[in-house]
Amino acid sequence: MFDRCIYFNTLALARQLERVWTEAFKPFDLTPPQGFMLRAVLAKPGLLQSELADELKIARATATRGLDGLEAKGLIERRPTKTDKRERGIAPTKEALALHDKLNAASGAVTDRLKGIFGETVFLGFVEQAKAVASKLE
Amino acid sequence: MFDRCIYFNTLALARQLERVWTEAFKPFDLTPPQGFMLRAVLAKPGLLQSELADELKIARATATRGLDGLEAKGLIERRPTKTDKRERGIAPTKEALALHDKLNAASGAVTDRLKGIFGETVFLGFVEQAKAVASKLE
DNA sequence: GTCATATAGTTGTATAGCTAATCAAATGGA
DNA sequence: TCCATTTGATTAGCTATACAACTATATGAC
Repeated sequence: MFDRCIYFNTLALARQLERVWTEAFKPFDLTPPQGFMLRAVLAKPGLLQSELADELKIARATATRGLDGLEAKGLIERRPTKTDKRERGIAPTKEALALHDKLNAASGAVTDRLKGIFGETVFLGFVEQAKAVASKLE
Repeated sequence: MFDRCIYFNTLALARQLERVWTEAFKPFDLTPPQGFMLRAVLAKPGLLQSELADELKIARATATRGLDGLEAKGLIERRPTKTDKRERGIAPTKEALALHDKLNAASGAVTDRLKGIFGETVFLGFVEQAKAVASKLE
């Protein structure tokens, strides 16, 4: 019905893809947003919460909630910075560091699988277009 | 950071597009999911809830919640069908019918604006690709 | 005709996202 | 120095989404 609607179709696709990632992160007991947040923390330890929110393209308040969840699972720590008492840098715990390689491997496997399903050219082209379209909306 | 991730970029784009539609539906006091659900009801009055869920590509439980909201606003009615006492057909109220043209006009205006921003060729190509990719995941 | 199974819809419970409001700390102008 | 403004993070309150469990009804095998 909304066959020509970019919002409807983009959102529906995102929900389908979320299901794939839900499976992939299930062994780690992480939802996709949690998994991506943790991957970001592992890739760039020490980021401020606001910087993390920017990386993940979510609102700061959403980052607060997500980090609460990861903190409750013992996967991240908030550390006050030395220069500004309002800021908190985010560091992975050693439990999180122990997951790093497996999490990367599982993520790579999903991407490879999706590339296989869609074809690598289509996959890469689509991602580029999504970014190009998004950048025109800013 | 997740520059090559189809899920991350698709979801981020969907959230950006949602902001555009949020503005467009604000005059009707509808969120984007509510607006799209109402448009579906107006376009195909009498659909069963399960059929509506399929059209919108959401779970049945989500359709229940969304319809609760539209019903509370006096925009739709659930009507028992004659043949099966479990089923409910969804009909727009006359308040909703009164919005039909304006809602369509506002929706068309958003799509035209986005086509202008992205370029019509890119817009249509992207939507087609999103559908093609989604169909390979089913 | 009866009972097991399937189906339509709802409810319970959880996560994720947003905006607006708030709190606390930093900054800067006078 | 002091107060107004800005900024990082949190909290409050809301919507949307999903899955699983449930209720009520329908269907079909016998």
